[in-house]
Amino acid sequence: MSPLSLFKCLADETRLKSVLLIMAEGELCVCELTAALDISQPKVSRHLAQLRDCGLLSTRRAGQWVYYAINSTLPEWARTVITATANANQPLTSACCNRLWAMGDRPQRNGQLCGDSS
Amino acid sequence: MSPLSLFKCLADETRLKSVLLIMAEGELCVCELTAALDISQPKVSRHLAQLRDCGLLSTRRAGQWVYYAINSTLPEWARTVITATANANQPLTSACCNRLWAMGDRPQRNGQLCGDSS
DNA sequence: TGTATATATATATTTTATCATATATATTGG
DNA sequence: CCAATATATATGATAAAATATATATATACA
Repeated sequence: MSPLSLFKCLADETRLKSVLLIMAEGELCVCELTAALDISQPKVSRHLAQLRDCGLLSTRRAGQWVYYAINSTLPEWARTVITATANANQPLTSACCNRLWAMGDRPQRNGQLCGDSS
Repeated sequence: MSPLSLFKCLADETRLKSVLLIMAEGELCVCELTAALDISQPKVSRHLAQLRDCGLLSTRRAGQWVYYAINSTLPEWARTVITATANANQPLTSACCNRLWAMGDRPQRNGQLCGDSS
C-alpha cells in the first residue's frame, strides 16, 4: 500500500465515508453501506471493490452477504492516517450512522454494531 | 480543511512529494521543488497553487522567490496524517532530496535545508 | 534585461456515474 | 431432490465529468 494509492482511495466521498464507517463498525456488508450512505448498490459495490483491490479492505462472505473490513495487514502508518481522520471528523459520518441504526432488518452476525446497545 | 479536501490534495504524485519535501525541509521555493521533482516549472507552480488554495500550504515572498511551507493553522489530525506518512515512507522522496542537495546555487535564507550539515 | 513565478488556453487523460444485467446464495413449493 | 423465485452482490458498457498536461505567455522583482 503506497501513500499515493492510499490517498487516491480516500479522495472520494463514497470511499472515504465507507472506510470511516467500516473502521467504526469493524465490518459492514454492502446492503448496510448502501443504506448508510443512501446511494445506489452498484455504486457502493464498485467503490468497495476498488478499496479491496488496492489492499485497503478485506472481505468475507457469509451466506448472501459479503462483509468488508479493514485489511488486517494494513501498515501501521496507514491505520494511523485513517484513525486520526476518523477521530477528528466524526460529524462527517454521523448522518450515515443514524441511517445505519435506523435499518430495521440488518443482517445478523456476531460483531457488535455501531456501538448499538441492543 | 475537510478530510476529502486533504486527501484530494495528497492523491497526486507531484503534490504528495511536494508536501512531504516541504514537511521535511520546513520551506522550499518553486525553483527548488522544480529541481527536486525534476519536472517543469509551470507544473510545480500549478500544483503548489492548488495546495495553497485549499489551505494546506502557506507562502511568503522573499525577493524573487516564493517560499511554500505547511500552513501553521493546519488542524492537528491533518498534520498527523502527513507526518505519519512521511516518517514511514522516506524512500519515496529520497531521490528528490538527492537532487535538492545537488543544487549548486540554492537561494540563501535562514532555515536549515534538508538536514544539510554545510 | 534577466530570473523567478504565475496563469491562460487547448488538449489529453483519468475518474466517476448510470443502467442493465450477470452471478451467487437462499428459500419456497412441488 | 428439483425447479422456480427472491435477495444480495458484482460487473460490463457507455456517457459524463473532473483532473492533469503542455506550450506559450504574462507578471513580479532584481
